[in-house]
Amino acid sequence: MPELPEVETVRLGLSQFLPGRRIAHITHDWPKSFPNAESDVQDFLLGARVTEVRRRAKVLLIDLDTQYTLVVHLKMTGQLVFRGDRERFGAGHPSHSLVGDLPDKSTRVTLAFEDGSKLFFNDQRKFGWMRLLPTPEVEQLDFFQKVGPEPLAADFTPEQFIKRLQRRKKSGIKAVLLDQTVVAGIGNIYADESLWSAKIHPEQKVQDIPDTKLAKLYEALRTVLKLSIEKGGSTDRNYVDAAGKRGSYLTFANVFRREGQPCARCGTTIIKTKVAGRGTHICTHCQHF
DNA sequence: CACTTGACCTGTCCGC
DNA sequence: TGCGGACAGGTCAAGT
Repeated sequence: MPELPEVETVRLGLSQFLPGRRIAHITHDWPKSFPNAESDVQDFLLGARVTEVRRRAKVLLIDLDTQYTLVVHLKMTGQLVFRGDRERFGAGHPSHSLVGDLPDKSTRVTLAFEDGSKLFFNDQRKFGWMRLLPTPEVEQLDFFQKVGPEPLAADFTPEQFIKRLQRRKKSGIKAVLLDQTVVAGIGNIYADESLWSAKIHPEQKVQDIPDTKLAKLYEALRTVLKLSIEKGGSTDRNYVDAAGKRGSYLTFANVFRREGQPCARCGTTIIKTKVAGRGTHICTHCQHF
């Protein structure tokens, strides 16, 4: 569920909280959530200071002054929540937080900083992970070698977008949008939202969609992603930002989780079906072949 | 090559 | 109220 806007929102929060803090201690209780050698933890994590927090696709990169990076993928239910110490942030947790006292039963990793503040990696379904790697090796990861361009990059053009979509011209458009090697960061929510906006049926083959419509999809996708970042992302089930706050994009969603409701454009009832193995929301009147 | 299915997990919800 | 099963949907691996 964390897609590009959610991960970007977490990044923005962490980039306010973390840089400059020195890691003093770490606890973790689920091996797959923290697949690192103990010697690397000792040598390159403990005592390290956070320098920067970056994002690529749906992956967070927490850079350390040891030239190592904590690579984090939230997958479906991951959360990274920062909590300050009592002096700095008051007793308990902020009242706007969706999550309660931490750690809780979904906490997989706890990073404690020298000043008493903490970063909690919560992950109910245990699909996510937090991996320590030498910073130069991050871009060598198979995933980063294959992942497509950032859709919000200033130099990402409609022509590039269309050209990359055409690499899978015989596939249904939604499956192609979800393919991280075509364009980075799109997941189920923003695939459905942008296709509705561009009036394209999710099962339509790329080769059958005119360029003018694909150009509309490019605009729709960028607009939707930017709006969602503005709104702090989408909280469907348990996504929260680095302060534990939910995102409000779904208030503005046109089809996602709106089955049974009227389409904002034509009034036709939104339906939910399955496309490319995923729950898919469409207006059958606006989005046809 | 491209598509589908299964695996990884847990919590929630629905029908009986 | 209890219980089995479907479902949530990011990514990789295996199968067709």
